[in-house]
Amino acid sequence: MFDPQHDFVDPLLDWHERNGRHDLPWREPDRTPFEVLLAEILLQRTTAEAVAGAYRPFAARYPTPETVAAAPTEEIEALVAPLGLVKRAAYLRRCAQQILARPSGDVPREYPELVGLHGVGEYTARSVLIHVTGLGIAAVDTNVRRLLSRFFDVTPDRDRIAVLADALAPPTRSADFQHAMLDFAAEVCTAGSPACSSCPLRGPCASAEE
DNA sequence: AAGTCGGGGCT
DNA sequence: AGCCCAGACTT
Repeated sequence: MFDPQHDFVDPLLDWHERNGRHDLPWREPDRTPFEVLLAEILLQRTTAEAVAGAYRPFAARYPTPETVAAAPTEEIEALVAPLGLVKRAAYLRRCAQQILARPSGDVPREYPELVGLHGVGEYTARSVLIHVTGLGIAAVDTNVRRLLSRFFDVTPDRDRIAVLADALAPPTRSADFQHAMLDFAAEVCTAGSPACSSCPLRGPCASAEE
């Protein structure tokens, strides 16, 4: 009998412990909520590998919303430019200003306030909650959508995948699970030619092959 | 609902 | 040449 927990979540977490990208700088445990948010915005439609090479200087120059709001937009643009989607520089600046306008002056800890920030959509808001508050939910990006729709052999409908992902997310290990899905999708269950022959998972997708 | 942003890597 | 990438905003 197929069991999502036993056949998907557990082996995926196990794979991640040994093969995950544990060296990504924004995954370091002592990152501030703003540093987490900064990373999430830089990662939008941008490979983790590309962001890995630009994140440390970025976080060093802009460690707080105050430093971003005080910087000229052109200066931020110059740092974002190598990653593409330069509009994110303006998004980031407006986002920092919004954060400073809050009573706390800090990154919101609730979903409605997070999605209200410029440049922060559903995925980014959820990811911030996962990493900052440890909330037991999932964030669906192109990787997660591809992985789950394939493994469970269901249509890649956004809302449906989101419900499935939330149901799978371990309440106390949502960050590990999120990283596991992202890393596994990027390295094994890839978009182009997935490494099914060396895949450690066995699920509905296996019987769906050929 | 469709269009736009985007450089870099991979096929 | 074309596809893809921790999406979100604008029209």
